[in-house]
Amino acid sequence: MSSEPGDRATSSWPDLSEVARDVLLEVLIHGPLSRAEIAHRLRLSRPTLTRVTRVLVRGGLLVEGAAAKPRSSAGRPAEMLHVRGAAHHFLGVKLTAERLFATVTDLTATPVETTDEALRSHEPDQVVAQIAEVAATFPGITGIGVALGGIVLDGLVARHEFLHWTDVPLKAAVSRATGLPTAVDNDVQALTTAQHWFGPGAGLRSMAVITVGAGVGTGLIVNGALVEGSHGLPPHFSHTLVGRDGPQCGCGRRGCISSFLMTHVMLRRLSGHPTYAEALDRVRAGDPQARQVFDEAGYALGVLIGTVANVTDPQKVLLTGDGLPLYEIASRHVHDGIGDTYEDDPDLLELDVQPFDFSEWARSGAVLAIKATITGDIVEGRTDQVGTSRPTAGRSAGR
Amino acid sequence: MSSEPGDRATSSWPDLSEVARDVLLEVLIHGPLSRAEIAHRLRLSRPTLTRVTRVLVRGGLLVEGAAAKPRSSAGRPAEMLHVRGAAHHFLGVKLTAERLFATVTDLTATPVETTDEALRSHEPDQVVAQIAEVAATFPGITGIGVALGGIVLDGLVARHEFLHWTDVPLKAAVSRATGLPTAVDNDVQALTTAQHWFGPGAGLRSMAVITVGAGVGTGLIVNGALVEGSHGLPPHFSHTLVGRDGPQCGCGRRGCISSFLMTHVMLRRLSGHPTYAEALDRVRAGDPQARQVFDEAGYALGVLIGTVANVTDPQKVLLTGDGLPLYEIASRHVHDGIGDTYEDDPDLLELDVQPFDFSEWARSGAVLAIKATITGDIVEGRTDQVGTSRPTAGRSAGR
DNA sequence: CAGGAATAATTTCTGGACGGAACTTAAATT
DNA sequence: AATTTAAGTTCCGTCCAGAAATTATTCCTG
Repeated sequence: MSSEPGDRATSSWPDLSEVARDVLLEVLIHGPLSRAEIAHRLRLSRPTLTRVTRVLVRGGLLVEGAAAKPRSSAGRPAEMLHVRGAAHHFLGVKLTAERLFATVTDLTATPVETTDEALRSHEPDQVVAQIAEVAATFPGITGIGVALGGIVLDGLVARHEFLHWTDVPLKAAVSRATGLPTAVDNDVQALTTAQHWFGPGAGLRSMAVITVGAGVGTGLIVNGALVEGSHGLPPHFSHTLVGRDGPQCGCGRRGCISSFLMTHVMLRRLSGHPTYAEALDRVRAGDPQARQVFDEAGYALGVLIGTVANVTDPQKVLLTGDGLPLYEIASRHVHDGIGDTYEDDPDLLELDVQPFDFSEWARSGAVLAIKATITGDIVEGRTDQVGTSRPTAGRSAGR
Repeated sequence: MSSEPGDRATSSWPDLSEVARDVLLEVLIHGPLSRAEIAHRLRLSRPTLTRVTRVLVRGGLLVEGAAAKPRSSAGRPAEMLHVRGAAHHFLGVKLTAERLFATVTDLTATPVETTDEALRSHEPDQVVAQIAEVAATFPGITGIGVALGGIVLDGLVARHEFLHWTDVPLKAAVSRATGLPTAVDNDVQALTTAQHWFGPGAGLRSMAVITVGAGVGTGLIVNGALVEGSHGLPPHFSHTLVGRDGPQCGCGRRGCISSFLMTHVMLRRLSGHPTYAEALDRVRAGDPQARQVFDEAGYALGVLIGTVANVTDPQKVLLTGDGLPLYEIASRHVHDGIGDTYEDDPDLLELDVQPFDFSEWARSGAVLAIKATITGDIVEGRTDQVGTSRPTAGRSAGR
């Protein structure tokens, strides 16, 4: 009885009750918690908590560990419950037009291994086969999550510009090819989910995530859940006008946010053909031309942040992405842009700038798999029961 | 047993279980339904349905009635359950700077009586007293809802520009003065809720409501719930730029959406000092100056619609308000604005133009009271359990 | 027109999950 | 040793799902 066979990672996810999933999620997101605290947060009775945590501890998903801080008072100290990350591992995949990035994380979304390789083909079947090959090199995986820059609705890639895909049922295909539960979503949506579950936005009721990279992306959390377009379209603000004359944009107008912020437009405005890193160096060296391009981009970013904050009044705006050096270089202009756009007390706007590594994208893919596994969305390709769609009870809609 | 004393309206709301509230809500929003259909939609067992509907029918909230369409097939016909609107009545109040509008509705939000009177004072205590006086003329009311154009957070009016209020605990005050459960919210938020519960957006998972009046307002429904700012700020898009040179706006810039759309700015641009109705007549008579002002306003409205749709990709955009003649007169320009702004397939955008009467505002106040009563938010001034704030399970988070 | 067939609704039973109360055990501080 | 706080346990009542039988009401068919 005391020597259980569950010490090593099992690759099959246990059958958890609704409550058990809630408890696991709570510990996953809000860090080590005592049973009493979980019971209080989830409004569960002590007997239920005891019963549920017993299942989770026996199943190896939770372990008792030391408290971070000894909770100053007298009395018996609480037994803090931690998620045993090693219990399960997930594969996250990020697809770009040229490469396939893969990251294996444990259950706590902590990266364990990262690789990347050239994409051999853009053909959906070939890409699926390549994902399956990568997955085969990581035995013992519990689930797969794929993040890509396209329009995704229920695992169907409705449109992907760079891969030239239309209506590719990627989720079903990857799941079939690997035999593993699979989740697929837009990369910015995945990143937003990752920040909301495991990042500095953990557990917030509302948040906006803005990524700056080759382009800009926006993700929104409202009422504790990701905003998913009814047609799979993620939120896009990128052609909102900045209010200053600016470069020509792909949408046909001048002065869109994205025209100021897209890397290739910024670089095109500089003499020579500098790389992004070279352009940054020029700014640091005091080149006035580069300075102006980056200042304007910073201002446009500020306008974007202010606009997003006007729309959802989030608890926090999270700024991240591999274009973050822009913020470091032009933060004054970013804040000018926010000041000219955000219509309320600037003290209400909490801007959180979060360092970013490109491997975050693949990690976000893994988070998709973790989320789908814990919430049980992943069991099969079922999408039938999506819309009961009664209005819920506003701010008290918790459960 | 068969002659029950509950035939006349009782003013006290019965103590309903969670499930009973869900069932009532379902019938309220999706119209007459059979028990089997409710059970299917709410994923309840037949025994539970029988038990719950018995309570609701005995309590007078539901009645059995005829089906709208006989559901062609063979077999015993379903007993359609209707909400017995007459069971309860609610008072909705809309406050403007000068007047107090009041509408009494039944439980189905159908207006029963409407009055309005001048506001005697702007002093919070005086306004509360006046509301209480109005309420006293409608005995047998179950709850009160107040809608006003200010920033409202949990019944506290944080800011109201026209009444010059700051941090007025209106909900508690009205509740104390009348002895009745009270709900208070921003007027546009209230209107959005009303359209989502009883209007053409009934039960949608996502929707945007745009009101055109003296100004413009926006309300959003995402994941089946109203988007409420974390600091009580409703969504505002009104100073987004239209991309054409335009009139000076109060925010200091030119060409904001609101500068094109605010009635007083539109009228200021016309020679003489026409009223809104006169200006409309001029447009209809072919006056080119008036024509241009309205065309530009229409275009700005289109930009607003497109921008909102870009942000949340809603199932439906609902356009309403007492400035709706603008749409009738300049609909081509509205659609031009949408076309220039909305970035996706225009077929995805369902625009629903809904006629509007000023009494809608007060009716929306009544809907606030209905909503709060049914969801149980109204019992006392409790606001403690607002934020359990775990991330919920995305699109499957229903229940 | 009588007798299926079909569909709706109720009832009864069983079993599981949960909450609340009250008690016990455990582990720390004072 | 007393106090304090955390956690487990037991008992009981409630709510609900699922299964199966029953009753109710219609249409259809011969």
